[in-house]
Amino acid sequence: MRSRTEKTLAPEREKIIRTLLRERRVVRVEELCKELHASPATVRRDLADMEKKGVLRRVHGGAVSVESRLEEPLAFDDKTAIAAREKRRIAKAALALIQPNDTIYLDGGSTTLDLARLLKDRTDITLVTNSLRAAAELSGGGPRLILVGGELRRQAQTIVGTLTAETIKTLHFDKAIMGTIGMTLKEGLTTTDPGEAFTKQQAMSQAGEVILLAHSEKIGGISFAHFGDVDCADHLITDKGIPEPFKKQLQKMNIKVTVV
Amino acid sequence: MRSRTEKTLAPEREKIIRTLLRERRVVRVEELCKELHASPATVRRDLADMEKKGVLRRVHGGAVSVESRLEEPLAFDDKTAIAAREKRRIAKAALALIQPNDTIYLDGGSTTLDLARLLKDRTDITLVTNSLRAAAELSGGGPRLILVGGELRRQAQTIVGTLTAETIKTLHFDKAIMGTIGMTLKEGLTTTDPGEAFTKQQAMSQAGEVILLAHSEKIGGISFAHFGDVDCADHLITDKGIPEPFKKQLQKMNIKVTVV
DNA sequence: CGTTTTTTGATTGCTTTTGATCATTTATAA
DNA sequence: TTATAAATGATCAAAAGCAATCAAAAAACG
Repeated sequence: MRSRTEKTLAPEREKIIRTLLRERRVVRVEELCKELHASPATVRRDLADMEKKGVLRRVHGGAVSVESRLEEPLAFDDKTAIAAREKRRIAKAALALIQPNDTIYLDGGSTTLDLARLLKDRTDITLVTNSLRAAAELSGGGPRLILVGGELRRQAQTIVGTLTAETIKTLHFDKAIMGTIGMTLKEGLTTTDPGEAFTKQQAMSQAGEVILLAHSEKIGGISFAHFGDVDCADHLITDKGIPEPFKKQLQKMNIKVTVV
Repeated sequence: MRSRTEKTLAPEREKIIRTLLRERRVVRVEELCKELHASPATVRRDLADMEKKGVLRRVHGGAVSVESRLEEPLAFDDKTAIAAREKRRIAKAALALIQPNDTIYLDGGSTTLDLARLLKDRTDITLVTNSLRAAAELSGGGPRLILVGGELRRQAQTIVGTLTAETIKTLHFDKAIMGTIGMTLKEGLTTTDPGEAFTKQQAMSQAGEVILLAHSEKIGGISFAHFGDVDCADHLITDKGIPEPFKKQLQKMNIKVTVV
């Protein structure tokens, strides 16, 4: 018997490479060997095949995504790679809800950042955000962009605290698209930082509709600072990992649930 | 033998260089070595390649963005590099004026951006800014950072407009460090955008001391939107290009002039 | 079950990339 | 201006990556 790690078959390897490439735009051969439990030779063969198909461009040491025209602000933290596929699909579902001339509040967080990336072409909306990374993402072009004023929380690269109220209170949003760290029926919506929580509350109170984007891992989790009950949200977009009873409960509370 | 630092692939390096160049307009080889975990030789090779492609222009010590005519009308020749150096020196002089526990307003602009870079170690101050680039520069660490809220003006990557007043009016600054596009005795201080002018006025009105950083090229120039008379400034820092009569005039008006 | 085909991983020699050295050029300061 | 320091380009050796080949292992097939 071989080691516990299953051998990865060719089509599956290709899928993984595609995913990694979409996430990072650049992959190293060495990296892929570990990820795929395959030898460098196999990885190179795979890359060569995929290059023939036009999926990627090989470079010394690895490969880059062929649609590398997209620009990323900086190669900073990339722990956001976890569950990236689902997050992206959640973001895409949220994108479908945005209508022309909407004024949208976009919260900080990795899922909402994915959404920001999808908004680069939407010049027909106004986007208000407290996320420095979202702003950087859209600094080159895209929606009319309004930043919330306040103190930078470096850990999350968001603008938070009491000062944010000064900006937010003068605005109204058609939709507020929020992220969360924890979500339970009993404890409601929670996040790591009180300043963050305050700003979230402000934003939600000014919104006609609150759309919550949450990877299913967040369900059942509780963090430090409470920023609202689950029924603050009008619409939850999550992935298939959501427990059925939880989904039923939300629907009973008149919260729309979209599973992607 | 290299240790823990991740290897950076060639296309990654190029992308990072492009990004940095877009943010700063000028990059030093030394700087890039650190950023890319590469040797000077490699960095020079990369720069040479990119120069061939026309992405940048190499100068002694590093490279300048080829599209640095954002605010510089005559930015094609060697003057760019020279001006960049002078701007850095102006920024350095301004740095010397900043004292522990100061609360500083930092205006947008290329010279002030140079100053932002010098502030990465100053954790002993509070910095308020409307410059997205300055914020990005300091997003990793440095002073307590407060961003002004308002609309993003993409051309200059600054936050401007009436909304900025909501944030600024609640704050007081020990020093406001301002840039300008034009500066004459008669027309005063002028900039390209009315929204920009409004925000500048707001910031200066809340400051105990107004320090103006201006490359000497700006002297004698007039732009579109007036944001104050020259005597709004308490202190001008500029380079040797300042005409002597102009300097005398300012001093007669009780404005301190520092020439670097 | 055995044979054939495909896929994989190891070995080898070759190419590209990288970083160190050093003489030369270029900037800065006195 | 000259002196001093810094940056550069050329060269070269080491390291990393690569393609080709081949044998072993898996999968497919009868």
